Amino acid sequence: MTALLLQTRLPVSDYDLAATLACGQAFRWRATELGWEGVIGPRWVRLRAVEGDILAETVASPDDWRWLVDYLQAELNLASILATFPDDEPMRASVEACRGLRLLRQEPWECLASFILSSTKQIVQIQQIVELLCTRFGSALATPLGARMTHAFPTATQLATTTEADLRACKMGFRAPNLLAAARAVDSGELDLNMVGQGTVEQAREELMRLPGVGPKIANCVLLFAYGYQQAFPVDVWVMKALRQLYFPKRQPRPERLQRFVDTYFGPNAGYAQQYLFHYMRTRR
DNA sequence: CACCAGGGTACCT
DNA sequence: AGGTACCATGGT
Repeated sequence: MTALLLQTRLPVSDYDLAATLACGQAFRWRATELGWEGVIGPRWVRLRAVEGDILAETVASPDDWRWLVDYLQAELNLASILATFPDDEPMRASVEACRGLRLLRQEPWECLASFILSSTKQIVQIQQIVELLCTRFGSALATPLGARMTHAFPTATQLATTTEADLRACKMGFRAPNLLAAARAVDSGELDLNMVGQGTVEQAREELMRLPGVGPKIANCVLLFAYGYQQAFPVDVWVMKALRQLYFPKRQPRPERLQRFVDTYFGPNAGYAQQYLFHYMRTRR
């Protein structure tokens, strides 16, 4: 299905699209000759940097671009966030290596489902699994000719009516029953994702962790990337490596000691600092 | 080809 | 409480 393209230009400062879209917080962005192509909610989107601003193309429908500004966090004052990071050598190196990296504000269901699929998977593989899931179960989108991303992320309701075997066919292995359980919980109303963002970060985390296959790490990713709880600090293998190597090179602190450290040391935007450490560790050398 | 990947859980001392 | 095997798949 082809459609007319609509353009807008978002004024931004200090925004690195590549770092932001490919740093492992979202999984549906691909670099093409014409820019970064992806899907936000029910819309196909293409983005590219033009004179420091962001030029966005989508198919005609909205005359309001609020959904895009929110997703990209285009109006966020990044410098005021970075100013709250601890003034130490690892964070200085991370900020230097991650110029213009932003945290996105993603749709909760897509974020939750994607990170349920992420456990012990490389980012490239997560992208492949998510794309299989979208083409098989997501609704077809209005797209320009030659688009790579042609389907929306499947809704919880769409996935709730699949089977574990259907999902395993998308190469997600042992994660299939966990995704199915999450889809059913959201579809049935047993888990209300709109309510999760209302309470404290602890309440929200507890609610998400009631799902099978959702532990502290995945819950924190959703809290940070979808709900914007800046205190949420996901610790994966890379961040663990960063913490041990850069902050505790001598001895190995116990998990509880480490948890207390990340919850106090990195300040009010600890989650943001975490993403900078993550990207720094993954891109150096 | 081993080794590892944006983990979580059940089961064992 | 703290270790450990296992889960499925494929990139490096």
